[in-house]
Amino acid sequence: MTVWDRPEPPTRPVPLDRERIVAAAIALADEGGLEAVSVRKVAARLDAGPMRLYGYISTKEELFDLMVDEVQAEILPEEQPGDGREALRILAHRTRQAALRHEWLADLLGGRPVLGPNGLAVAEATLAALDGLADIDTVMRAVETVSAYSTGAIRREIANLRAERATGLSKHDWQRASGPHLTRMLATGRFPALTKAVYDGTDVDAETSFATGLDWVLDAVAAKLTRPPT
Amino acid sequence: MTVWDRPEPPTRPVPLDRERIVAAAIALADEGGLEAVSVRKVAARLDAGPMRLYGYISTKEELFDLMVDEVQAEILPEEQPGDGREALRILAHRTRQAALRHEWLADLLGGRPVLGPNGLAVAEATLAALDGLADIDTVMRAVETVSAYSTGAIRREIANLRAERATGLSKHDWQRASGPHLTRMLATGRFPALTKAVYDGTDVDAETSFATGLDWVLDAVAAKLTRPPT
DNA sequence: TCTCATGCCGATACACTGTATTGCTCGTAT
DNA sequence: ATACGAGCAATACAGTGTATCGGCATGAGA
Repeated sequence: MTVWDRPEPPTRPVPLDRERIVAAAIALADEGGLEAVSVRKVAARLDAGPMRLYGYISTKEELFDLMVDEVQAEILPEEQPGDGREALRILAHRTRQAALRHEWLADLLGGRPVLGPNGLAVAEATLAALDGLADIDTVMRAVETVSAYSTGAIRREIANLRAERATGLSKHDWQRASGPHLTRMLATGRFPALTKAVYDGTDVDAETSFATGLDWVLDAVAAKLTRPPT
Repeated sequence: MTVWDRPEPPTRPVPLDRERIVAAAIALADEGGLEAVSVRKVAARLDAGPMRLYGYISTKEELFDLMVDEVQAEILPEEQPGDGREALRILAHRTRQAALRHEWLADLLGGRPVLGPNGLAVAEATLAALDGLADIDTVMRAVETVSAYSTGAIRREIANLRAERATGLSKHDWQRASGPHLTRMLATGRFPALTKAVYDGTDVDAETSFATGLDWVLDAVAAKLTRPPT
């Protein structure tokens, strides 16, 4: 029995851990959106059987949780500026940028409570930014408000972006010219304010829209915070 | 060939229209969440074959769009108050209430651009509320900001509500007592601000949380609007 | 009134999903 | 050397969205 007769030993299963699994899932989602993430495809990308993943997660939703938490790590800035308001601003913008890199994040944002280490770290950073500027309850309300705005604004931006991509037109062109449904509805005269907005409104790019709204919210928050210190 | 021998004529297919389909889908979603809505189940509830629905919609996503638009009808108030700010407040609160009646709405809110008649009507109402109080662009930014906040806040509220329901505990009790993961994380000392928030923060009910954040945002918006009229 | 055409409906089919179960195989400990 | 135990692959199942197709019932035209 020479070596040549004997078959190679069966390849040991490639080692796995959550990090690798999550990385594969994120890669799939980045390429084809959340719906491209299936247990089978993730496993295949790791040369593993589908059921193997269930040793590391117990449900697909948990995989999504891990993906979100992983991306939260991209949000944390290296160092926090002393100014609380600026810190919040940066965190919001970094969240938006993360969502632009990983559009599927928009589908998950705000969908489930964050409990992963990076999610908690982000929460900590936001709270810490405002810590001491007011009593705890006010600070919490402020943080909730700002992050609610961010979530909503990011979701809408990504939604519009997808719609534009699907039609191949910018929202601007589409609304005005070849969006047959919308033009028809507007032509009914039942939506005068909306019509004015569509035709007379100058369209600003998504980033400045996000930024100005955010600044307004931050203004409001700042106004409420400057009252009673801790 | 007596009557008794002859079978009854085949029952004519029950008449269908989008309204009925959407109603059935909403009923299913109200009972079992969005994931309980499947083409087969909707069809079954209407005594129709699954494929029949594809005469009225061409994809399941479109069904979701129709569902969202249907619920938007619940949002429109009977009459708008003259005060623009109050109008926005009411619209936001009504959106929240709709989401509490139809929790699945939280999953869809902000996920796709609204183009249905009711969605457009809501957009019209929000824009109209602020019409004339500032130049169009400022008004648009204001509307976007407020609705971004609403979307985000509603999403988070529903997410928390589900989490509480899943554990059978209130968020408060859970965080403090038996949320083993969170308590462990907080005990590491890596999240001081978060710890303080969890333990020293008084928990307010979701409605007031939503309301105060909304009022802040409205304050901010009002401040920006009072500048230059149309 | 008979015939033909047409549009719509149901059945079937396909590829794919998340996950429960089962039995085997291999490394480790006795 | 043997027993054990963990973890993996294979199989299986119930369900999903949707394309395709064959037939039937209904309407129009003669």
